[in-house]
Amino acid sequence: MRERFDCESCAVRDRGLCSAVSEAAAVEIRRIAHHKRALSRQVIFGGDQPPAWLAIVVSGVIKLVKTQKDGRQQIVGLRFPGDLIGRPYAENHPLIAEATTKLEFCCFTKATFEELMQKHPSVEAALLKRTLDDLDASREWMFVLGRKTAREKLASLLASISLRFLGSAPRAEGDDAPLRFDLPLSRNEIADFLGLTTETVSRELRALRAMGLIATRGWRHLEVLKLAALGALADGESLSPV
Amino acid sequence: MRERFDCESCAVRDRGLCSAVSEAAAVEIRRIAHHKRALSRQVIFGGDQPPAWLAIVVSGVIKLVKTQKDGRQQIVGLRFPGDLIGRPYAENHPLIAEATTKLEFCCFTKATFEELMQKHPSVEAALLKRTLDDLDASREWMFVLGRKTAREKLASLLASISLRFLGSAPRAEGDDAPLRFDLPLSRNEIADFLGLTTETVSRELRALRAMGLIATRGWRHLEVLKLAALGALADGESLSPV
DNA sequence: GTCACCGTTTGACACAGATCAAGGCCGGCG
DNA sequence: CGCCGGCCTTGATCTGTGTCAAACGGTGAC
Repeated sequence: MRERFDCESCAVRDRGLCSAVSEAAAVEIRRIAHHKRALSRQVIFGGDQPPAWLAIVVSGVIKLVKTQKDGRQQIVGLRFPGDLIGRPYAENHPLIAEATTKLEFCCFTKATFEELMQKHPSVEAALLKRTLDDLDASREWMFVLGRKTAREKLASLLASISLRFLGSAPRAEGDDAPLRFDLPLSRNEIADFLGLTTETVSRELRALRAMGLIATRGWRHLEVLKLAALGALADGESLSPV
Repeated sequence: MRERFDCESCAVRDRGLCSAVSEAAAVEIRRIAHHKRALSRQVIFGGDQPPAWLAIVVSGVIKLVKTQKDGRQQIVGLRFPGDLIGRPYAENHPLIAEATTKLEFCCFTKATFEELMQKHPSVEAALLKRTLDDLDASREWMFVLGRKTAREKLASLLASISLRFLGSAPRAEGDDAPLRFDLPLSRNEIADFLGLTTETVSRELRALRAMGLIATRGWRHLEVLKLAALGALADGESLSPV
């Protein structure tokens, strides 16, 4: 019920691409889009075959994964509802996009989209701004991966996901209203995002629980009890203040 | 002598922004640009004051650094000649750009550049492509930081810098012509790029020397003896083949 | 409702890389 | 040309996180 599954929802959503472009362009995007569904773990864009299309997430979450021959993996980004996936202006690049939850999305061929960009400059401008934001986020994450401890990494991820859910939820009034949601990632995927192992993720999760910052119910359901403190921990401030 | 210090050189250089835009736009870029010089270690863009201008590197190298209050640092990118620095379409973001060598660059105000983009779509298109490439590079580096060992990290960096220098140098015929250049980074900066410490960088550098992949003369001069093998090591292939 | 599977948790141990501490070398300055 | 200072190298030790292994428990199938 949370979304009607048609591309209207792309246009309505705050962060949706359609909301940032001219009305004429938005109409055309809706016209060329195809609606699709996928299950968790389904690969949306494969590695080496050229992904000749782009898509906008309608509901669910996608992970962008880099893989090495020996099996090492690193998640380099998550795509939430409203986000664009796929790489305009380039043949394949070695990135796999895989659903981590049930997924709804609408897609269109790359060629169609590139034409669209030429016709409607607002689309290109919106894509540029969005790409610059992605780049900022990616650099932020380089700091996390290179310079933070396991505990700080986990706090960073949870805080970041919390903010994302806050943005699209009935706004809590204070800081302290516990925030509840389902993690879009398994322990193993969290580890692949943070450059850790499953075991370490599990241990640090326990530590955060012991500190009273979070609570868990089942495997995927999370309750963030002290978002501000979680953010402070993520930024390397060892929690001493009352 | 390698460059005449005026903005002609921006236009001539392969990777320069000017080479990717229309002639009319290139002329205008040259018109609005101011030439500047800076010494090594000089900060080009500060952290929190809004950097109201952009620049193109003419010669030298700039590091982009993220810093945390407690002093931890992470280099999130290097800018070589032809590259753009600064962040269009956003107020300040917490990134410091600092020269790591003697530097020549030409700069213009952000406002001027944004006007220019509106007048000349080819500029915006070029910037978009370049930003998408930056994003790819940044994600590549997330894998390096999250999933590679110290030795692989160092091999990745050296190989990557080597390729950059190869691109702008008289092309060597085979793979085996030793490639010589000055490292644009100190040991400490290399560590800040790779998420390591100075000591570890030093030790792994010694290991690569012992393996016969590189040689060093003085502190900054580097000789890459086996670029292919260095790349293989960076990709996690343990060197066994003859 | 019960069972079985697979993701998760927990524990014991190992190791890559950090930390602490000297000492050495390059490169710039007088 | 020789001295000085700061960057770099090397060594010894410590520790956070990975590795290996076993037990647990939620979830879905029957």
